[in-house]
Parts: sequence; C-alpha cells; structure tokens
Amino acid sequence: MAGRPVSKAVPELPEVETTRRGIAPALTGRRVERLIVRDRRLRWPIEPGLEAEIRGHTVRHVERRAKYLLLRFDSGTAIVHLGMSGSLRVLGSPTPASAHDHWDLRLDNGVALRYHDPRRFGSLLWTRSDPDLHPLLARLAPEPLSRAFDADYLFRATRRRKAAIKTLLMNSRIVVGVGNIYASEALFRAAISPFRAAGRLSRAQSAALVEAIKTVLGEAIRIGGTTLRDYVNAAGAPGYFRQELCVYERGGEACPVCGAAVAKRVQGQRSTYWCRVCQR
DNA sequence: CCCGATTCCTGTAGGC
DNA sequence: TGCCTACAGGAATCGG
Repeated sequence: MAGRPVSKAVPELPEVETTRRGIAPALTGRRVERLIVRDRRLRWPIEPGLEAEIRGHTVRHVERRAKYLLLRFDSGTAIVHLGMSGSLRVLGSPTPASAHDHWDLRLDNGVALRYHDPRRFGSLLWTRSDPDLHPLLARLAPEPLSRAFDADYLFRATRRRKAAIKTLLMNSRIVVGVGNIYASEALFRAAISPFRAAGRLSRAQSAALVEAIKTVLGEAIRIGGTTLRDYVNAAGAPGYFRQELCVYERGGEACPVCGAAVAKRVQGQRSTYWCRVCQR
C-alpha cells in the first residue's frame, strides 16, 4: 500500500539563507505599494490588518534568524517562515498568480515578492517590537554558523540528555536551522550514530559534530541549497546540494566511505539515514 | 524540565 | 482511468 517515499523540498537553513540572499537586493530600500493576500490560512492566519499596516513602509534590511526571514521595515518587522513547502520568488513584474501563491508584496518599482506554499505550513507574522523578543524567536538556540555554537557549547548543552543526538539536533533549543536532511548528513560526516544518547557524546565527538554541521551547512549555502523536488531560490533556480548528500534519501546505496548499504529507519516520526559501519 | 506523540496540510506515487 | 492511502516533514503543543 505504502507509496514510495516522496521527495519534498524542505527549506532548512541553507535554503532560507539562499532565499534571503536572493530577495534582499530587490527589497532593501524599497517602499511597499501594497500587500496582496489571496489566502490568509497559513500556519497562523495572516492578520486582517496587515495590508494596511505595511502599506507605504520601507524595507530597511532582510535578515534571517534560524529558519525565519525577517523583513525589517521602518515601522516593524514581517516574520516569514517557509514551513515545509514554501518559497519566495522575486518577479520583475507580476505575472498572474497560480495556485498556492498566497501573497504578494508589491514594491514601488513594480517588483513583486511572491510567496508560494502548497501545504500552508509557513507563516507571515508582523511585530512592531524587537523580533528577537517575539514568542517564536525569543527562546531559540544559537545560530549554527556563529561563534557561539562551538564544541564546548554543544558538549554542555547535551550533558545528561538521554534523547538521541539526531533528535536533539532538530531541537531549536539546542541549535537552530538543522532539519532532517542536514542532521543526517552532519552525523554521517562526524561518524556518529544518530541513535546515540546525546549525553554520551565525548568532547571529541561534540567537536567533530559542530565542525560537520558548520561544514555541511556552509557548503550547502555555497552551492545554493538542496533541491529535492521543487525547491527553487528567489530567481527560480534549483540548488545543487542534492548530489553532495552522502546518506539522506540514499537508503540501500553504498556508503561513500566504506561501501556498506546505507540504512534507513524511522526515528521520532522522521526518516533517518545512516551507515551502520561508519557511525558509532 | 524532559521527551515522545500528535497535529496542522497537500502533492505524489503505488496498488488495485 | 481513478480511487484510496501512506508518506514526506518544521515546529508548536500536549500529556505523561
């Protein structure tokens, strides 16, 4: 009965960062002519007053915190999350909207920022105060590419934790931006079993894992993120990280290090891919 | 506090 | 051809 696993375009940190870099030049310094909302039913409904709130205001910066994009205006901040199937495109001039194109931000130079999200797990929120104090952002862990995320931090953060290390890597109180793809890949590169109790990582393993996370995320950003099915960046181009994946979605294929078959198992309602021989 | 299960949603693909 | 169903997963929330 079970259909074959379906590849999905899941925006993790590299995809969100790629999107940020793609949209920032088109948005920064531009004034909003209007916000067009076609479907308010995202993960949290888009506030009915947002169109009026945002109209006429100018984008000062486009930033990223974890997997949230922050469009910082002179008057407040739009907090955008791509959920599991969201993407943002910059359109030089607006084309007719297609299915799942839930909102457009129309700018004063004719450009449109268009949000597309078939599964509507994403969000568009607004805050007038410091976005870092917003309930969704206030308790987030350090950025994985920051100096604060180092071997010592991860070692301390995992002490006495019994949960599997892969589960904790996907916990935004430990580190942000790491989802199922990059958790699997980083653990493979650090030669650590995804099922190892986090509290039992050695200092050396913590260091190796931090390095692996930084490397895998940095490399993915460098080549534009991972396109599994239909993720595209702001210009509509795919990312090329998929070919760099060692284990994710490669169940049964040969481990690139030892040649053993890559294993797959459901762990915490998510598919985990790993090498039984290399990862301990 | 910690941790695992549940929930939201829809496109896709396999089986019949 | 078309119906049915499992599966994909970020992250909030709930229950133990």
